[in-house]
Amino acid sequence: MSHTPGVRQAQKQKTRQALLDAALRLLAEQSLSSLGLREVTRVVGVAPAAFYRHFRDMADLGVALVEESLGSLHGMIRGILAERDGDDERIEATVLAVAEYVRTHPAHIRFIARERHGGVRPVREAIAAQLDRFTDEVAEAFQVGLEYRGWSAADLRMLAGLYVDHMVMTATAFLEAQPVRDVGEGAEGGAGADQGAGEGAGAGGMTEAERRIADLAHRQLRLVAIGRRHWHDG
Amino acid sequence: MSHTPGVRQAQKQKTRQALLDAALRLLAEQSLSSLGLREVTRVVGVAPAAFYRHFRDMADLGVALVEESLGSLHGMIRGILAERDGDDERIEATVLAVAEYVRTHPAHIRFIARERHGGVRPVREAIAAQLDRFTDEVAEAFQVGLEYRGWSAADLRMLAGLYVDHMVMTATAFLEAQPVRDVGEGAEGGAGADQGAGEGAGAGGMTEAERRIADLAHRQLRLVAIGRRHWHDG
DNA sequence: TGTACATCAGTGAACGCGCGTTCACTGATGTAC
DNA sequence: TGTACATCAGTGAACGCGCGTTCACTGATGTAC
Repeated sequence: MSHTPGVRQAQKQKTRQALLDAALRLLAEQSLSSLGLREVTRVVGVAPAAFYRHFRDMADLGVALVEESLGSLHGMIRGILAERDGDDERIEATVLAVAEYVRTHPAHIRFIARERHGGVRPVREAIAAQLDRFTDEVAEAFQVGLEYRGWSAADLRMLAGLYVDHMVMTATAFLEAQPVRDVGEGAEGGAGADQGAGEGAGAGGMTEAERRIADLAHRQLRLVAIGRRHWHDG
Repeated sequence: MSHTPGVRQAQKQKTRQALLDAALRLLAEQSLSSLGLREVTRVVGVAPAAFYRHFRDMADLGVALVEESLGSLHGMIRGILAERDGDDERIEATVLAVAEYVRTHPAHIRFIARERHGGVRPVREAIAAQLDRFTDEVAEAFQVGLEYRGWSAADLRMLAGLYVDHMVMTATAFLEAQPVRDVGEGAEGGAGADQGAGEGAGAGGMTEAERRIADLAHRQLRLVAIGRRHWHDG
C-alpha cells in the first residue's frame, strides 16, 4: 500500500461521488445543459471551485454519469439472455428486468432518455456508444442460439437493434408511469421515506400503470418474435 | 374587413414567426431549458421586452414549436397509409416520406427528438399528446384495411404504437446522419446556400449514410410486418 | 375625406441576481530519512 | 518513533457578465363620427 489508496484518495472519491449524486438528483427536473456548477456544489456543500478538482466542466460530469448509468447494465442483460432459452421466457425476463431496473434506478434512466438527444454533444456520443455496445452484445447472444442458424450478421444486428430500441422505449414508458418524486433522497438506496398513498407497489409488484406498459411491451415483443420466426419463410 | 386582418395583425404575426424561427435555429445546438429569451430576441433584432407581447415564457414558445413541428405531419402520414395497399408498398412509402420530411424539416425533428424527454414539462406533454394522436391515426388507418379483420382494438393500437415509435427512431437516425449545419438560414425554404461538398445528395437522392439507415429501417419494418401477418396463427 | 381619440407592438433604460472562472491560501495527509 | 518537507483537496473572496423582468414611453395603425 504505497500510493493508490490512502485516506486522501478515499475522501476525494467520496466528494466526487457526492457531486455525481447531487447532479443526478437535480437532473430529475432539468436537462444537463441548464444545470449549473454552483447548483451542484451548493447541494453537496463544497465551494464552487472544488468542482474543478473532479471535472473539467458539466459535460465532463455528464459523460461520467453515462458510464455510471449504463455500465452495470451490460452484464445484467447478457446474463438474462444467456440463462434462458425460448422466446417467451426471454421476453418475460427482459421486460421484468427492465421494469425492475427502472424502479431501482429511475434517475439514471431518466438522465439517459433526456440526454440521448440532448444539447451536449460529448454526452450524446457517450450514450450512443453504450447503446451500440448493447446492440452488439444482444446480437452476439443471438448468434449462440440454435434458433438463429442461417441468419446473416447484418440481420442479427438489425434484430438486436430492434430489441434495444424497444428496451429504451419501454424503459422511458415505465419512467413516465412513475410517481414524480418532488424532493428527497433520490440517489442511493437509503433507508428513508416510502411514499404513502394507494398507487405505491409492493416489493415485487407493479402499479396499474406499470402493468399496462409491461403488457403492451410484452405483446409488441411477441409480435417481433413471431416476425423473427418467420423471417426466412416470408 | 373590420378587425381581424389589418396591417398591425400581420406585422405582429411576422414578428412572432421570426421569434419561432430564431428559436428553432438556436435549438440546433442546445436544449430549450438553456435557451435564453435575450438570445432569441437578439437574433430577431427586437428588444427583449418585445418577447412578452407574443409568449409568456420559453416553455410557451416551445409548445408553439411543437404544433408547428408536428401539426402538418398528421395529414401527410394519413394520406400515405390511405393511398396504398400492401405492406411492402406502405413500408417503402413511409420510410421514404420520413426520410424526406427529415431532410426538409431537420430542425423541427431535432427539436422534437430533443424535447420529447427534455427538461420542460409542458413541452414534453405537448409532444406526447401529438404522438398519441399519431398512434390513434395509424390504428384507425389499419382498421379500414381488410388485412386486419379479427384484430382487437387493443392489438391494433399496440401495432400502431410499434410503428410510430419506430418512425420516431428512424427520423432521429436520419437526423444524426445529416451534415451538421453550423450556421446559416435554417428555418424557411429560402433560396440560399446548397452546401458544397461530396456527401450532399441531389434533390431525390440519399447520402450513403442515409441509405444505410433507410435499409435498416426497411428490414426492421418488414420483420414487424411478417410478425403482424402471423399474429393470429402463432 | 378629415379630425380626434384609442389601441397596442415594440422601445430602451434600469434593477437585482446568480453565474463560471481565477487566484493565492490553508491545513490535513503522505513521504523521506 | 520523530522531524522536515511536499502534495493537493477544498476554501473564500473577487471579477466581469449576461440574464429575466419591470416600466413608462412612443408612434404607427385602427376606429368613430
